[in-house]
Amino acid sequence: MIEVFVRAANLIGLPRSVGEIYGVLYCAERPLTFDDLVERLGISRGSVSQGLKLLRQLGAVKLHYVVGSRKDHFEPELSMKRLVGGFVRDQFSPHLANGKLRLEQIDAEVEAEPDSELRHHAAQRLNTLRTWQRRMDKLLPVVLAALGGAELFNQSSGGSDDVV
Amino acid sequence: MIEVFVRAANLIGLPRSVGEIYGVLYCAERPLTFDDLVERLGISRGSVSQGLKLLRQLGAVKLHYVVGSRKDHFEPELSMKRLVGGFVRDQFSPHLANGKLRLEQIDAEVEAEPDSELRHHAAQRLNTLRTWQRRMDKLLPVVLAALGGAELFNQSSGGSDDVV
DNA sequence: TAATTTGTTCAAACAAACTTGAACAAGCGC
DNA sequence: GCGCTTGTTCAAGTTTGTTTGAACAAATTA
Repeated sequence: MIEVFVRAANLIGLPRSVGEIYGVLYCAERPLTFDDLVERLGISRGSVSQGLKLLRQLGAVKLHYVVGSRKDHFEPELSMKRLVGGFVRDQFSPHLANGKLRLEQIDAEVEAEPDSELRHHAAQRLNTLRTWQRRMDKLLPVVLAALGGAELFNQSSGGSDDVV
Repeated sequence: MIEVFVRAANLIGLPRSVGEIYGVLYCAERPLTFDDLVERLGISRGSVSQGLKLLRQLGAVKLHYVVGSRKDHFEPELSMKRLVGGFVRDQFSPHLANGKLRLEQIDAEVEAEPDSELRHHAAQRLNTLRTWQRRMDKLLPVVLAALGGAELFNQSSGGSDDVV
């Protein structure tokens, strides 16, 4: 089962260990400690530490305080919207923003070019790229909305899920 | 400018050389030959061959026949819908399908388990995962549609684009 | 058919990314 | 303060994935 998450992690460019950690937490019946993870996965403390750090940044793993224990306990985020949202915010949007910036720089260079067949072509391609950008900008909110409470989107499931 | 494509390639898990090749073709004013690419990028014939192979599979690069030349000429696909569609078809959907299969296997194992607290928990998590799957299935067509002719989606652009 | 052009394949070299584990910090109880 | 527990950092080792280039196949020309 954990393999499912390892593959998913892979697909979105996250290391194997991160997928494993989330997978174990996802399957567990209760929040696990740092040492639980080291033991169950048989990987180093360093990997677990880095993996948890990343997963917390993404909002994919939450701290769960347990009275009478100094250890941190971790539990998985089960809301698809928050999972995807965190990923988009941290790993995706920055690239988009960066791209937008770069396109502006290129635009400046094209403007500085004297009128010519070449400049016309460059301007055209640049415009196409900007159209793509705009579409991405408009698409992201739609996707996030679709993954949200999702009652409108997903009317079928009558089964017993966790709260997603 | 090519860097924009290299980053984009990176983001979706494609090698640098693939981004470079598409980038050069995207910027060029006319279809380029195999040797043009080797020369302009300063990378090996092997890389260009493999990169073009992948890009053609994805439908991101098309062959353009030129009379009086034995060489293949390559031009970029400029339709965002076809680009994304090709990527989804070849690099994304297979993973989804694979995941669905794996979930069925896990379901069988859970069914074989005797009734218990543990089994109940497993069944619940499995259901959550299936809900996620269903949402992805429903989301993909929406995304592709949004990137299509896109006149409904993108009403603003009055500029002169390539045909996208 | 031999020589040339064009593009592909694949094992080895290389580079980038991940993992490890030992050294380190921070907090807690004595 | 001292020792113990818990978790982090980072340089070095390992693994994974990419690039190279020489050998190869296919098609074309002479």
